[in-house]
Amino acid sequence: MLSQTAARPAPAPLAPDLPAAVFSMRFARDEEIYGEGEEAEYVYKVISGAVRTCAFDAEGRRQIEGFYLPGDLFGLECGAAHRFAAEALCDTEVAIMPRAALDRAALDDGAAARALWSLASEALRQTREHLLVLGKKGAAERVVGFLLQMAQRCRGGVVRLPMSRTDIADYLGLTIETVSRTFSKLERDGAIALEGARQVALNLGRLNAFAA
Amino acid sequence: MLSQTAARPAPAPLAPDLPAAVFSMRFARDEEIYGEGEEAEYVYKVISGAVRTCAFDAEGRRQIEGFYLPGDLFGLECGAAHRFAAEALCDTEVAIMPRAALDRAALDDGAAARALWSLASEALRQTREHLLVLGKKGAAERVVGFLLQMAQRCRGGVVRLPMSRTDIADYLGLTIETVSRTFSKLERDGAIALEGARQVALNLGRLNAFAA
DNA sequence: CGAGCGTTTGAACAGCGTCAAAACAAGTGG
DNA sequence: CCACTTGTTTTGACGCTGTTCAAACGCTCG
Repeated sequence: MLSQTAARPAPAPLAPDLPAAVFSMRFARDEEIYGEGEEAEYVYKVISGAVRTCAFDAEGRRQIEGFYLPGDLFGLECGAAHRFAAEALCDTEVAIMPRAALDRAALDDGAAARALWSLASEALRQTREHLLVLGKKGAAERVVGFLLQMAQRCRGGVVRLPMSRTDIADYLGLTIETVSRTFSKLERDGAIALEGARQVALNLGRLNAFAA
Repeated sequence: MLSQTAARPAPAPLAPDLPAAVFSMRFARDEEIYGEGEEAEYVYKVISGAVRTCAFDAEGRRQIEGFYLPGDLFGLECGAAHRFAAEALCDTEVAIMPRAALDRAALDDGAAARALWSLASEALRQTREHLLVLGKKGAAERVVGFLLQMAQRCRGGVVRLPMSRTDIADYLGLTIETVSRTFSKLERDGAIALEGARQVALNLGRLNAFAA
């Protein structure tokens, strides 16, 4: 998926101890960065914008694996292929590095290999948090779990949501109607304040009461 | 949690390119191997028996993160503490290696560092599979997803389940009643044959029709 | 201003959770 | 060998929550 957009050099490294990214690219809203099952040729880091990774099951239902915000790394696989597709949530710029360069670095640089371990562990930690949220039975608990995750990453009481209700629903295993209703209910209960559909002010104290 | 059971030397390495395990231990059914939040002092490998890792939320509901069968590694964290507790599903023997030995190996051996990356990536892959199962809306889809996972790991049409219905329910975010009913329904539909509560013969062809 | 998409809200329905009890399995002691 | 106990699994009836189908509302961008 390295097509329409012009590639520019990107000096910054993806992470400490890892080689510098080779170039950067821009993607338009909803544009595919790489596809499900595609060869894992590159590793990516969000410079600006936001990204979702997702997979489709037999019935065509979509599961979103994660959201990636500026500074976040994604697309780092150990296997040969991407298990999830990656798509831009909005106009997005990403730094890109060939996977081969990482493999090479891991081979002759212990620090790089440890950095890759650390990155994989961090991804694991995040996925496990997601798992805990999906394990919850109530819709409110899941939505609150999602909001708290976002708040933690944005470090702020006011959270901008770059994703649609549909994206949130597919992240939480709910329907958009349930997500929307739950937002409304949380607002009625004073746990959040909606400042438009894509921005939420959190009342952390009261929110934790719903965290179940 | 290195208490009652006698420790014996364990020569086999936890994984290729990694130092050999230092000793082994036995745990009785439901015995805790390490606790949630406990310092991640050791890494473990199942020799015989089976293990579950789990966490409890504010309301005391339990989420099972994974099941580990003979040959599986668990408890490998990058951070300082275990995010999930580990408990023996039945009488279980595990090989144990101090985490410090791994850190040391990773520092002065590139192959070891890469092995750790590979292990973390494999854990990530498994957790993501679990995520996909939890994202499913129907109970049948989740139970079938679980059974297919187990079948893959046991490589056989007949699967022995070392875990209780409660464990399965907490793994899938369902109740034991729903799990039990779903088993019964799958059997009525000819997708599985229950040979006692803890052993199932799978009809893979028909099972995939429920995989949704 | 109007068109189109995303979001919110409403009403009816289905599926899962809850509560309760029965069936079953495994172990204990007579 | 049987009676009894304990723990797990299965089954039933009912209520609640989330899904589905449908319509109204509100942005955003031509």
